[in-house]
Amino acid sequence: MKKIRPSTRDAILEAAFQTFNQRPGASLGDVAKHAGVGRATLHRHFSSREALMTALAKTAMEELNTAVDAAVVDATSHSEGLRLALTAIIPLANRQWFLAHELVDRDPAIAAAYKRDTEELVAEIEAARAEGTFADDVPTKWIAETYENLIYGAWTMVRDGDATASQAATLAWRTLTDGLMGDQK
Amino acid sequence: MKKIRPSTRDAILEAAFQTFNQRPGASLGDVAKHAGVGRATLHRHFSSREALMTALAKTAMEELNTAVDAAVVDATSHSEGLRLALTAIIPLANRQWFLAHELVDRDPAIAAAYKRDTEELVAEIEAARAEGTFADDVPTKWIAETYENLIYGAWTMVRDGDATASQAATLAWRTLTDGLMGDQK
DNA sequence: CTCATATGAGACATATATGTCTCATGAAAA
DNA sequence: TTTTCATGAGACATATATGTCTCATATGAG
Repeated sequence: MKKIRPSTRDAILEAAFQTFNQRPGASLGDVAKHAGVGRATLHRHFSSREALMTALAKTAMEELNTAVDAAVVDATSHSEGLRLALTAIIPLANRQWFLAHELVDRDPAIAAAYKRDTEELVAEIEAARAEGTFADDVPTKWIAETYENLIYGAWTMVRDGDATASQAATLAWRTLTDGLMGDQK
Repeated sequence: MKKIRPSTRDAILEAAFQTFNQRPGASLGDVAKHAGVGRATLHRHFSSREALMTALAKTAMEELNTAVDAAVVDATSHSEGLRLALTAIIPLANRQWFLAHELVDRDPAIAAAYKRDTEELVAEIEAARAEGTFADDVPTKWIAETYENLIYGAWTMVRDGDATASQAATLAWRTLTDGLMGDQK
């Protein structure tokens, strides 16, 4: 087995994440250029644009699950689990978000994995609700929606240099549970 | 002045909103088909894809400003103004969001108008903060980010039939101010 | 009715993206 | 050293999108 550049595939994936995040319609030539490889090499690793997209989705979800599992292992409650997961997800949000928009529908396997992840989030929210973390009259769907959107907002803050990942995570969790009201503390 | 179909332009714009929202990279042929017009007719109204995009951005911002102005006119405080504006924006969120992602940067006029709107939101938040609506230690940038992301979440709920626009607006405002915690009411 | 014009259909050239292929190169393995 | 193979460069054919153009049609204005 010979591999002059074992990282070629990873370099392409990394460049693809960055490129498609800025411009979802970017050409494979752009991706190859950003990766510092020839366009033909990209096709040697990913036979088609479709294949590259699928690999990106797979990679993003694996990274996400790994990070969340590692972060949640020490949680002492479902509520704390949600808080720790949120913190762990923020640095990966850029990788996760662009696939959620329209990439998921293509590959059935990806769609199934995504659905499974969403159901896990919903289950976790239900469990946290039982701990008193969320009001009874708020739909779980809304909590999940807010959870995900706050992550995106937190990642935006970090990306723009307006907060550290830790600060953004604290703000997001505080917003989710207590809101941002001032006087009626 | 003669106009057999005065609504042709509007039909194209409407179809473009829907089509590009589902698939930002959709072709002009797709847009024309959804609008029920010939591809040539689309070019008669919008000389290029760029021109169409600019028109979409202009239309979306005009609609937004009109709706917000109408909603806010009766507000008795800056805080209530933010709440009413949020409610008014939700039904238009689909028109507003896809342009914020990468459309704005192209046309300087659009970019300037968008920047002006953002600055208005920030100023409004600052004013509402003075009324005690937001805690002093929360960055205005985060409040603005959360405000916008909650609107998107609310619109998603409405789109998927999980809530009415009114219900979603109530949830969003409640989340922004009080959060979703259950026990510590 | 007659005329002007917005429209649909479609041909056309051009540009860009895609995927395949070949060939030379250079680095690692033998 | 020689051999092997991933790579970069680039040619190539194909597909799709874009923008322009022509022509026939139909509708509203006069």
